[in-house]
Amino acid sequence: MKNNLKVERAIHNLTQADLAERIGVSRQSINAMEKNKYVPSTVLALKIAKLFNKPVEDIFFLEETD
Amino acid sequence: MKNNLKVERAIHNLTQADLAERIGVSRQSINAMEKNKYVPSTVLALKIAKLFNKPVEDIFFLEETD
DNA sequence: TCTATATGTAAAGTTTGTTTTACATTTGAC
DNA sequence: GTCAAATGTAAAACAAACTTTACATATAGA
Repeated sequence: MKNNLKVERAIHNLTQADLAERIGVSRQSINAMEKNKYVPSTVLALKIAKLFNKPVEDIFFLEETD
Repeated sequence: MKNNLKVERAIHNLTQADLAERIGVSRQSINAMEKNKYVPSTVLALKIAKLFNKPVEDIFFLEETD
């Protein structure tokens, strides 16, 4: 799975730490997500999508290998 | 987080085992999801949403406590 | 150049997702 | 009422999410 987090953060002018705080996870978790080090839970995806006012599918994308 | 899985399965006439097979998890995982025993990964949410042709937000819902 | 802020990364630890096996209970068709 | 299919559940084991601490690198502004 890939994601758009970096772009969305840029649009909303948020640092990784800002975003982490907003959705209640550690900054390292946001960093790892952006670097595709792991797949977040659906709760996190929903929270992030809500914060950015976009559907989950506009931020997280399935890949062939998923 | 809550979800609509049971309803969506009914609409599409799928058993828990059917759904599990379609998205590549165990039947127990589907059962546990439906009973809100755990929060699935975003990859699973995306696969389920894709299968049912609906946005993730139409199937999985944040709650106050999330 | 010095400093502050943002990002990358790593290791260890805790919690939670997910599988496997196995069995009990429910439900519907016959 | 029987039988098969579907669902509920549980325990053990493993994999992955997520946290904390800590440090290194990059970047931009004074």
